[in-house]
Amino acid sequence: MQPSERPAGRQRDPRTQAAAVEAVLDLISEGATLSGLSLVTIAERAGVSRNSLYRRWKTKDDLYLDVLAAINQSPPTFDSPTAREDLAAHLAILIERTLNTRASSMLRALLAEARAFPELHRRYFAEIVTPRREVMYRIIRRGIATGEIRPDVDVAFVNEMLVAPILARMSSGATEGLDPDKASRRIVELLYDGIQAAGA
Amino acid sequence: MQPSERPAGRQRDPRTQAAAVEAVLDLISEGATLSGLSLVTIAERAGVSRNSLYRRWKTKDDLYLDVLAAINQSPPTFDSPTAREDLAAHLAILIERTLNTRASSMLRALLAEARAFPELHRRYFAEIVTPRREVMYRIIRRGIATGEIRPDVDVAFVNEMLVAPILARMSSGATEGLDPDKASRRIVELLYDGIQAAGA
DNA sequence: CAATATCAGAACAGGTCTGTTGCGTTCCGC
DNA sequence: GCGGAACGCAACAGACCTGTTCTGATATTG
Repeated sequence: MQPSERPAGRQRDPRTQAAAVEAVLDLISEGATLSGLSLVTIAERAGVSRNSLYRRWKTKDDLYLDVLAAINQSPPTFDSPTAREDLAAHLAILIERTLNTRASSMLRALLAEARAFPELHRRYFAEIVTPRREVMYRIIRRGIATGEIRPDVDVAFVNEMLVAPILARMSSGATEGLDPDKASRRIVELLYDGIQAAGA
Repeated sequence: MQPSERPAGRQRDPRTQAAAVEAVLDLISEGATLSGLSLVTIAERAGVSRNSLYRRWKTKDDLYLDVLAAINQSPPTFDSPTAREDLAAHLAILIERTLNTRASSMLRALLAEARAFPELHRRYFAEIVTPRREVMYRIIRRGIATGEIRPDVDVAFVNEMLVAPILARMSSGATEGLDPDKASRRIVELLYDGIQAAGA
């Protein structure tokens, strides 16, 4: 008996997993909460028997972990000539993610219920926030090294200032009319140049 | 019979209203959601009979409206010599509000369930966001008029950049170790000066 | 074909929440 | 002191969710 051997019996329908994840994303983006969402509702929306869900996931948390994994994609790396362009490019990607209403709703729901879903919250930071943050840090440090960015700035703080306007929009749900390219360049520009008048 | 006349019968206990509002703030900050919170739980926490709650509020929404009103205070106005100081002072107040864990949790819960509580969401914007935003706009415009701030900046966007780092912290719940004075000055400073190196 | 694991659908007990009703008690104005 | 209203406490039916169990049908391996 090899471990790679297929077990006897009917195979699990591969569409069930995806259907359940889709159903959760739909329902959350329609205003449901993580704790308020019931397996009955998810099963109905997914067009799947409640039994199949219980067979796959012991608890709702387990299902949500798979939902979180589904909306996560590793950040691409660019190699623009300037840190300025690299920062804008990464912010544009973040904005695009924010425009994905379903993913945004899921993250918003997760942040609101962080205390009730500690493991989910932990994974969100470890697998989504931290990797992207590291990429941003690296770009900013490179900009400092090349003399493009002032050497006396706090890298983490600069990142926070760049990312915050997007996260704030995501949190409030006010993402309509946000153009990734335009908005990201606008943010980088203002933070590069500052708002102080030349004479002042 | 005058309209100002007290109705016959026992008066409502004035502590009940406050106790219910406090209970909601406690429970929400402990991880409950607006839709998930039950009147049974609220009544127990408030030390009040469930009956008294029903007598005062027809629905949970009505109760939440009173909770929202309780955490709202009108923004003070300053008259510092420079817009820079005024902006920092107002950001410091915003940060102080953010450090109020219970109010922050309530707003976070509200944003996450905006679709389920449209009236609550509408009032949040009308009574809390908009007034403060107007104050910020006025300060920025004044700074432009006095030649302190570049005249070509977008007032709304500058405000967004100033406020966003605080809102983002509030949304993520990462508010520990945030000093209102220091953090607010830091934000204003970085946005005033920009991050671009002098030679670049 | 036999064994096995999945599937959808239905049922069940046990729990919670809602909204309402009833009871006796306490407070307040007249 | 009397009526009226709010109080706490308890009960109720109706609805929902959970976790488990059963059915009969279907798919897959050996």
